[in-house]
Amino acid sequence: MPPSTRLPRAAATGPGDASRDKILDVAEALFARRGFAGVGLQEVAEGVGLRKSSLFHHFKSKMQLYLAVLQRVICRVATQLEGPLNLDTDPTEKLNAWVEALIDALVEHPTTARLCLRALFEDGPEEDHQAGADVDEALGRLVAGFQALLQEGIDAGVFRAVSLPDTTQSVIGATVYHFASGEFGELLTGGPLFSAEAVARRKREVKDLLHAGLGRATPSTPSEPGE
Amino acid sequence: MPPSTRLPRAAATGPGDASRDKILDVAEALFARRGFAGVGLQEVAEGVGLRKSSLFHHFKSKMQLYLAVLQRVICRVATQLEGPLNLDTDPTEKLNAWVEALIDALVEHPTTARLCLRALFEDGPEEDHQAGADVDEALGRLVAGFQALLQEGIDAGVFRAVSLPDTTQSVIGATVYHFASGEFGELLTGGPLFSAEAVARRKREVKDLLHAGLGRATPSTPSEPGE
DNA sequence: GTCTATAGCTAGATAGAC
DNA sequence: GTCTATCTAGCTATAGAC
Repeated sequence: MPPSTRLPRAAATGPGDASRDKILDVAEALFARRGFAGVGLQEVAEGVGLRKSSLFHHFKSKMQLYLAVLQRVICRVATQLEGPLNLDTDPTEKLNAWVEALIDALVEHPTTARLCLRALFEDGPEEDHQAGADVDEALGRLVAGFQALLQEGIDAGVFRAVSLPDTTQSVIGATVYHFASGEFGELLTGGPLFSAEAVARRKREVKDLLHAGLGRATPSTPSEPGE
Repeated sequence: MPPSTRLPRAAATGPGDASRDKILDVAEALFARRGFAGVGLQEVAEGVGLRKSSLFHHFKSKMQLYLAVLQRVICRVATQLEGPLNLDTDPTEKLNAWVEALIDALVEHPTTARLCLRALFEDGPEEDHQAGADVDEALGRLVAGFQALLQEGIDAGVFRAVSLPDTTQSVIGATVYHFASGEFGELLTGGPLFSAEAVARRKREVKDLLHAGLGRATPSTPSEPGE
């Protein structure tokens, strides 16, 4: 098959289409703020400095634009999280590095967290099976990488034999949700979410949570026999 | 002032308007699934068995319908979480009871978690300052209750001196996010999110996480001096 | 590759009969 | 309190000139 037929042109890496990239930038910001249904192609076009109809020369439909945005975001994160997985250190250090890389990724592009959470909530029309599958696959690799890291620690006897899915959910909640919480989160913490101090605090919080929760000393919920 | 002027008729408790309640039920389900912008009043009307225009006899606008849905949900949860706050036991037991009550509330109406998270993400037009403020206030009381509970435990020397906002965020992530994660969460855990076993597992997970993370034995992130 | 123009539809909201 | 009918405005998407 001809080169770059499967993936639209995601990993092409080249300078690519300048308009295309700008459309993706604008659309990413808007979709993160208001979701798929809440964004009109008119605002996207205005943000880019084009007319509405010109967008259809770069993306066949609004849905394809949305999926392209999602794909770019997920690939960006997945790439940034590959490094820590290949480290040659003990599981604890590796987990630390992975969590920091994840938070760094969420902070570098503040739209990421919201976009990802929103994507989870759209039980999609998913009419585009090609790009939708690509997104799902990249997401799957991301989760698999983290769980392999956990399993490694468990096998090495460094972590408790926690539930992989449950721990994954807790970590997503503590990271992705946090940086997606917007005004509410800022009201709660009494300051910006993405400032250097706030980010450092969150990193420590998550790492503390994980180290306490994964430590070999079993947490032993004080029972509560029957309920 | 005449009775029930401030709150539209939320706490009226009476049989109220049957149509109104049915509209709220249908709208709640739809808004949870697709968000404010993703729902048309036509589908709401169809779900209720009315015509679109009849909805405007019960709610002045789509926005007011949405806010009424939110208000009902938040009040429902806030009410269910009052009990544990007034328990006369030690902080640990109280925290256990609170977490269980929260999860019970999220499970009893499976739309709750998604609705609440979605509400956080809409950085709202908020044109309706009356009902919007009511929602914010109920939410504030809820958070304040939880944080008072935490503070109580810290003052009693049972919990570490954790950051109240950070811990709040982690708990929301571990509970509300989890039960809002839908298909993704089910794919991850390999089963339903709301089954009795799945719920029991999540309760244990969150309680373990909290007891380990709040325990007096300082978790002591293995340093990582400068970064 | 961007434009103007427009098709075809649905959205939220209103008017007024019953 | 529900209906039919209708308004205006917005939407996604297409056609075709330049």
